[in-house]
Amino acid sequence: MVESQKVDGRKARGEKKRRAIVEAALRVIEREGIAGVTHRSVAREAGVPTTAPTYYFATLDELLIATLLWSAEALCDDILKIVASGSAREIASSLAKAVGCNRGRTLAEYELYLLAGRRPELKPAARRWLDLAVELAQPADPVAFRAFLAAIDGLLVQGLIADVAPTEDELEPIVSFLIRGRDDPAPRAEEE
Amino acid sequence: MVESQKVDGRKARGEKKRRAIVEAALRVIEREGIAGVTHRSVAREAGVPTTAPTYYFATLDELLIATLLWSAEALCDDILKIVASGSAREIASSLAKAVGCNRGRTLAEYELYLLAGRRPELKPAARRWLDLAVELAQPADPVAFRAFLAAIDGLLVQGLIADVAPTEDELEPIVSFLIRGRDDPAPRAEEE
DNA sequence: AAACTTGTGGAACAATCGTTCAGGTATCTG
DNA sequence: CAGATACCTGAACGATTGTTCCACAAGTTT
Repeated sequence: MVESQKVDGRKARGEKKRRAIVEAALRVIEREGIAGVTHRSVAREAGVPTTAPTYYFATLDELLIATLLWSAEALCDDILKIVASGSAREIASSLAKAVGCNRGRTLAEYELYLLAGRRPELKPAARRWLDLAVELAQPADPVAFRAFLAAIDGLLVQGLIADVAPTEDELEPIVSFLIRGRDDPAPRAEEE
Repeated sequence: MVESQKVDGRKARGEKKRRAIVEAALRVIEREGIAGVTHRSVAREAGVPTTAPTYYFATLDELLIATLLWSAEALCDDILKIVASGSAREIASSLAKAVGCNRGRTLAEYELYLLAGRRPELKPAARRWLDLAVELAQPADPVAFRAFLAAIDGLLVQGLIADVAPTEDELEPIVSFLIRGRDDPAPRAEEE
C-alpha cells in the first residue's frame, strides 16, 4: 500500500510547472503590481504556453490566491526569524532591507495583503504571521506586543512610500522604543 | 480685472462634472478595488456618458492620480482631527470606525496608498498626512511619535484583514500604550 | 505493444478594454 | 438674432483580455 513511493512522473512534472507558474506570478506582481497579472503575462514570465496557467488554475483569481498563499508562507518564515531574533538592531536591519533591496517583494506582499481585505477566504493566510508571532513570542505584555506588531506593518508601509527608503540606523531607535516601551538606553535581556 | 466673478458657465459645469467623476471613481474603488476602475465603470457610476472620463482625464492613470489626490486631502482632514484630539479613546474610536463602518473607504485609501509605492510622483500626496502630523504635533519625543504613527497604519491594515473588525475597547489600550510609552495608567498632559 | 490516462499547446472565440474622432449641442459675444 | 467658441458625446477601431476547444505528445498500466 505504498502510494507515495512511486508517483506518476507526469503529475510530478505537472506540480513542478504549477509551482513555476506561481513563482512567475509573484515576479510579475513584484515588477508591475497585481494589475499586471494576466494569464499571458504570467505565462511569458514562466516560459510556458499561454494556456498553461488556465490549465493549472481554473480561473485567474485562483492563481492570485495560490500566489498569496505561497507568498504568505515564505513571508512567515522570514518574519518569524526576524521577530524571534529579538535584537532591535537585527529587526531594524531586516526592515531596512525589506523596503530597500527587497522593495519590490515587500510591495507585492502588501498588495496581496490588501487583496485579502476583499476576499474573506484569504484572511487566515494573510494573518498567519501575526498569529504565529503571538503564539511563539508568548509576550509578557500582550498590549505592548500588539503595538509592536502593528508598528512593524506601519513602518514597512510607510517605508514603501518614502522618498528615500529609511535606513537601518533610522529605524533602530524606533524599534528599540517599541521593544523597551520607552526611550531608555538600558538594554534588557528578554530570554524568558 | 475681476476674473473670478463671471466665470464661463460652460467651464463651471465642466469642473462640477469633473469632480463628480473623481467621486464616482472613489466609490468604484471602495466597492470593487482599483482593479474595477475602468473608464466605463466610472462613467456608469457617475451617470455620465462613456467617453466623459476620457474627455476630462487624458489617461486612466491620470484619473487614478486625481482620485488619490482628492482622497488624500480628505484623509488628511480626518486623521489630523483625530491625532490632534489626543485622547486615546477618541483615537481608538476613530480607528474602530475606519475598519468598521468605513471599511470600504479605508481599504480604498490603502490601495491608493500602495499605488504611490509604484508612482514616485504620488508619494508626496500619500505621505502628506504623515508630514502634517509631525509638523502639527511637535512631539517632545520624536521617536515615540514616529512609532505611534507607524502603529496607526499597522492597526488599520491589520484591522482590515481581521476576521471581525477590532472594537474601540480592544484598540484603546494599545493606543494608550503608544501614547504613554508604557502600560502606565497615569495620564500625562502633553500641551507643549 | 495496445489501451488508457494525463499533460500540453496552438488557434480561435466573444467580451471588454482604452482611446480616437467627427459631428452635435450648449453657451457666450457682438 | 446670427456667428463664433468651447464643451460634450455616440459610434467605432484596434488591441488585449479570459477562456474554450481539440488535436497531439508523453507517460502508465494491462
